[in-house]
This record gives sequence, structure tokens and C-alpha cells, in this order.
Amino acid sequence: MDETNRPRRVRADAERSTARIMDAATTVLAADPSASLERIADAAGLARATVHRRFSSRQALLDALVAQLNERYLKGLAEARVQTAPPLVALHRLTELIFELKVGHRFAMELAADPEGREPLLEPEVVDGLDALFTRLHESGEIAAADPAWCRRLYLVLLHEVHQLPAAAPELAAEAAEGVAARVDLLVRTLLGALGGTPARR
Amino acid sequence: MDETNRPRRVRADAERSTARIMDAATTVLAADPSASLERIADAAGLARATVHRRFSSRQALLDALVAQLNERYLKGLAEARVQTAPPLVALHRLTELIFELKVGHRFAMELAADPEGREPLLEPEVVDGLDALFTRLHESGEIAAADPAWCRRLYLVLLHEVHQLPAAAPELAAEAAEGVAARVDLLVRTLLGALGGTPARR
DNA sequence: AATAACTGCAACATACATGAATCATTTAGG
DNA sequence: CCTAAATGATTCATGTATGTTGCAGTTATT
Repeated sequence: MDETNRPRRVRADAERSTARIMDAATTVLAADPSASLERIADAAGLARATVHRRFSSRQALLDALVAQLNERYLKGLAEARVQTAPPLVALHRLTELIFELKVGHRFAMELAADPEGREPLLEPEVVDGLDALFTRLHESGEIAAADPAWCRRLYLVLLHEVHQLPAAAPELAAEAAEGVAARVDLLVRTLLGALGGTPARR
Repeated sequence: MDETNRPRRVRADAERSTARIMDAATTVLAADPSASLERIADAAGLARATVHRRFSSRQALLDALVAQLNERYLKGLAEARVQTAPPLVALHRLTELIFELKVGHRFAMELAADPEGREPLLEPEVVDGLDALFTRLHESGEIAAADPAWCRRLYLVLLHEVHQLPAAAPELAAEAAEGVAARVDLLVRTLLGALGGTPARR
């Protein structure tokens, strides 16, 4: 936030490497949560040593990924106007933003935390934002479920499932929209149905 | 199947150990899919060497767990009369049976397969049984979703989520039933809603 | 009671992931 | 163009998981 005008400090090169490593890690760890740093380095097209230079330890890399995830969720929550927009609209927008960011949910949700450390690893602010959204959905009668925690879990799970759905899946083809929009529609419809919302439908 | 009358062959002792190892593995691996064999052995109250005597390799243990999982699903499908009973009744029964068996879904669903080997690791017979159930649910108008694969994924995910739900969760307390029955009711209601079923219920 | 199987304990070998360090080479930026 | 930073390649150290083996003691089965 304050090193923008210190030319001889962090080379643009390095930042690109960092980004490439994190991207590769997101992809590789999503497929295999116990993948070695070497495989991540390969996927990033870099040497393993470089990974260690950018991230002092494996845990540091995981922490960075979690931080990035939280950042993106937080940004999505803000842009979707979760607190002020009509809750259904906010849900749509939030979902769309998250999909477009290609967030690698799964790995982070389960792995980065210590084996013992229960509870996700979403920052309290993110959790609060999501809870606010579901509380508003409940109060406006869009869903019957009153427990924000249950809604949250279901939402995150559905994000993962719909994200993983192959583009050719029948369920997506049945949607009126296409591409990301089809996934968003499917997710919202499924979520509302699961939480006891109105059948709605076309 | 043919060694029942060969007294000096497999001691009853050993079979108990095998069962204890598999039980412990199910528990431990559910909490941490990359847990070492030593931790599993400890949880089973046995020495690590014993684990190696019963299972020639870690992979062999995982395979055995997967086989056991498939066995139990298959048994559940048969007992629930998935092919003949009214589909809603079959769904209830199947869900109840699976919950009571305390199946450790998650570990198996994701871990035991090779990092590359996509697709779950349910036997085709199990998949067929589940698909038949969902097809019948669709044909009888209970659900709107027509894609059995999508139904299956949602069902398995919900099994996991509802299974993990703490007993004190508000969502469970809101159910009319109690204990396992409450979980079954919640799961069925949520699943039907998610798949576009009738709102039913109050 | 005798035999064979099972177990715990310990030592050992192997493989792999992690992390630090060095050095030569390339590359970004003033 | 010149300097400092970044990278790749290599080596080394360490820790841990895996798998094997031998032996002594225990337990099941006949």
C-alpha cells in the first residue's frame, strides 16, 4: 500500500511469479489437496526453489491462498450490496461474481486448516456478510430456513457442486440462460428450493 | 465363502483386528484424509505393524474401505426396495439405513481415488441403484430434476452435510422427529426442495 | 496341553516432501 | 548500460511415512 513509488524494491517479475504460483496451487490443490510443492511449481512453470523464495513454507502458501479467498469473497459481498440490495438480487450478483473469479473453494474449505481445527477458515467478516444475506432472505420470505449457519453451508457446498458441473451437463442445458448465467440460475433455484423457498420457476 | 470349515486358518482374533482397523480408519480419515497409518493404528489400539500385517499397503486399506462402503450402500439399496417400493418411501428408508451405518462418506468419496482418477468410486451397481431411485422419483412427479447424475451428487453431498450437522443445530431442533429421524426428515425435505419437488410440509 | 496363529516391540531400509544454501545466468528498471 | 534482483539448477540436511523383518510373549483353536 505504500511501496508503489520505490522502484528498486519489488520487481514486477516477482509479483507475476507469486501470482502464477498461487493460481497453480489453487488448481493443483483442488485436484489433490496433498499435492507436493514440486507439482505446484511444475504447474506454475517454475522451479521448486522459487516457490520457497516467495513463500517461506508450505503453510505460508496455504495461508496466502486462504487470505486471497477471503479477499475475493469480501469483495464480492461488497459489490453485491448484500446489506442493501433486494436479497434475491444480491444472491444472484454475489454468486455470479464468485463464479467469475473462479475461486477454488474446496481446497481451502477443508485442507488449509489444521486437521484438528474445525470450522471453516472464512474470516468472521465474510461469515457475517453471508449470514446477513440469508437473514434478509428469511425475513423477506424468500426462504423458510432460519439458521444462517445451515444456509451458509448449503450455499458453499452448492457453489462447489455447480462449479464442478461439466459444461455439457443436462441440468445446465435445461436452463434458459447459458454459460455462467446458467450456473448461477441453477444454483439459486436449487438453493432456494433446498431452503424451503417458493417453487418459483419460469 | 469357503474357509468356514478350515479351523486352523483365519483366527477370530485377526478378523476383529481387521474390523477395528477399518473402523478407526473410517473415523480418523474422515477428520484428516492424509492421516498416517500410525495415527490410525493408535486409534484402533493396535501397533502399526499389525496394520501392515492385515493390509499389505496403505492403498490396500483404502481399497478395503471403499469396498466396505459399496457393500453397505448396496445392502441399503436392497433393503430399501429401491426398485419396487414407492420412491418416496424408498428414499426415506435408504437414507435412514445409511445414517445408521454411520458410513464415513467423505473420505472415500474424494480421497481413496487416485489424484487423477476423476469420478467417484462407487461401484456401477450402486450408481445404477441410486439412478433408478431418482428416475422413479422424477417419473412419479416427486422431483422436477431429470438428470440422475445431478440428483446423485446432490444426495451424496447432503448426506455428508446433514451427517456432520451437530445434534444441537437449530435446523434439527425444528424438526418434528428426533435423533436420526430428524436428520432423515431434514435431508429428504431439503433434497426434494433442491430438486424441484413439491414444497409439501406445513 | 500342544500347536500354530496373532500381537507388540524394535530395528532397519527406503522413499519422499520440505526447507536452506550456493552459484551461475538472465532480466527488470534506473 | 549497469546494477540489483530474480530465477534455475544443484546439493545438502532433516523429518516423516511407509514397508519389512525378527523375536518374544500371548491367545485362540484343536
